[in-house]
Amino acid sequence: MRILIVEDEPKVASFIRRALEEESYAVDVCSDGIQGRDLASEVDYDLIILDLMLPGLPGIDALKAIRDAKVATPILILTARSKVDQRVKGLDAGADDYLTKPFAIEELLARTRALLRRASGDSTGLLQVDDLILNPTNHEVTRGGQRIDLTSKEYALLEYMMRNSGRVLTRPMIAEHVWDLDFDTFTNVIDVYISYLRNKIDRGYDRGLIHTVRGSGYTLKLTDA
Amino acid sequence: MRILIVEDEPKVASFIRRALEEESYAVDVCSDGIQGRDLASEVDYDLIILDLMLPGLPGIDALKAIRDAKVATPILILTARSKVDQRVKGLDAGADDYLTKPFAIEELLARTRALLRRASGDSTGLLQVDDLILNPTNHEVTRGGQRIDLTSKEYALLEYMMRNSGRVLTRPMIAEHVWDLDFDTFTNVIDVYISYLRNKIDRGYDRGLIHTVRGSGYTLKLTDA
DNA sequence: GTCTTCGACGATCAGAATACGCATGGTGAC
DNA sequence: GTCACCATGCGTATTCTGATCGTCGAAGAC
Repeated sequence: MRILIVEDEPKVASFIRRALEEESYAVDVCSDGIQGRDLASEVDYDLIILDLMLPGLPGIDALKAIRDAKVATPILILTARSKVDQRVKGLDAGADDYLTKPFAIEELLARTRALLRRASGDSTGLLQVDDLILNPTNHEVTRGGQRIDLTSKEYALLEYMMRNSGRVLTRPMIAEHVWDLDFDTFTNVIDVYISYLRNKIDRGYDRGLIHTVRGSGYTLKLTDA
Repeated sequence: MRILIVEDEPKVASFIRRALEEESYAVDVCSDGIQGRDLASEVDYDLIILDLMLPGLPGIDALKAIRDAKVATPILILTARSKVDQRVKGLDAGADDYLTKPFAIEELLARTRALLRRASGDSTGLLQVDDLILNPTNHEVTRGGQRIDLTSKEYALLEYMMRNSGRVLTRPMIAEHVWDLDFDTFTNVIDVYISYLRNKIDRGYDRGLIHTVRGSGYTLKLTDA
């Protein structure tokens, strides 16, 4: 989740930034409307927090510019308590929400959650090793941008390995996590599925991501130089 | 456009009512939370304005009850300026916006416009995947402009899938959201309803929107190239 | 140190067994 | 009649088995 703050008062900006970063959002700050507008169209933010009282390009114009650029990111505007008119214009210009200064930081966080939840396509939680990417929410797997179709066992195995990439995973560990508890130890299904995965994921790459650790198990990682 | 006001102070209620009626909205007023909750689930409002400081059922509980009743209508809550905590809880409980008393009437109108626009026109409110459009406020579903009639179970399933389009939805997830809690796991109702939906939505299209994810569940999305 | 041998371990394949998803028809409630 | 739900049976993708083949590396010979 990446958030842009457009705010000229350094104190306020860093105050908000810290609060958001504590909630583990990625935060960018810029201090004027022109820069804000440009950043907003270059970077795909999840939320923009925009102070309407800015030097240079007035906030309301920056807001309109962003919306004119077809940026659909939710926008939360900050205004002075007294400027009712400004807020009204802001909402009509396409802001999704506003806060009046001064505000309680807790409130800002709540509004942030609300806006993000509303807009959520939830793309967080991507697993990535080298150019292999796995999206747990839609079970989509790609390598180098190329989609890879996996059966559900193959997928489960790969997800487990990606969540533990770098570690050596023994057969019992894999069995426990990917297969049932009453897993028959005297079978080679795991080897078979590793083989299936290699075919679908590492085939054609001279440096595969799935490595055999003889005598122990398997590991998924970037081949070290 | 029909709006419900839940407000116990007669003066405030009629003040808001008059302002909204001047903007030619249809306005209903009730004075307590229980009645408000019932009305909200009986009538298909476009917006609910809910005072959090009510006698009887506290406003926050009324709010939760309304959301629990699967009412998707945008809700604007009114709170006292000082009660930051209440506002935060309100937003987290599913309110879409709030105003602090006392407020300028002009501001209420602006927020009303913003919420209604959001609910009907663009980002939030209307659910859309490809040319399939679902309007939660009136349960209307169209594909390619063509109206589609759904039974209520079919509708509930589709709405859930559209709200989570792109994600893989497992049978337990679907059961929990669309069926009761005491759902019998050993039946194939879900499969059957998926089949019904496919017949009504994807029939005639060579690229359907409902996809089976073998071994996991189903997902609703645009077929990727 | 290097080469060869040998056994253990891992990879792979094809076919069998299984589980899964889907269509369809039927039942009961309203 | 309509709607929600259930049960059966079928075709097929997926999973698993078992056998064979390949490979790694330790140990001994030189």
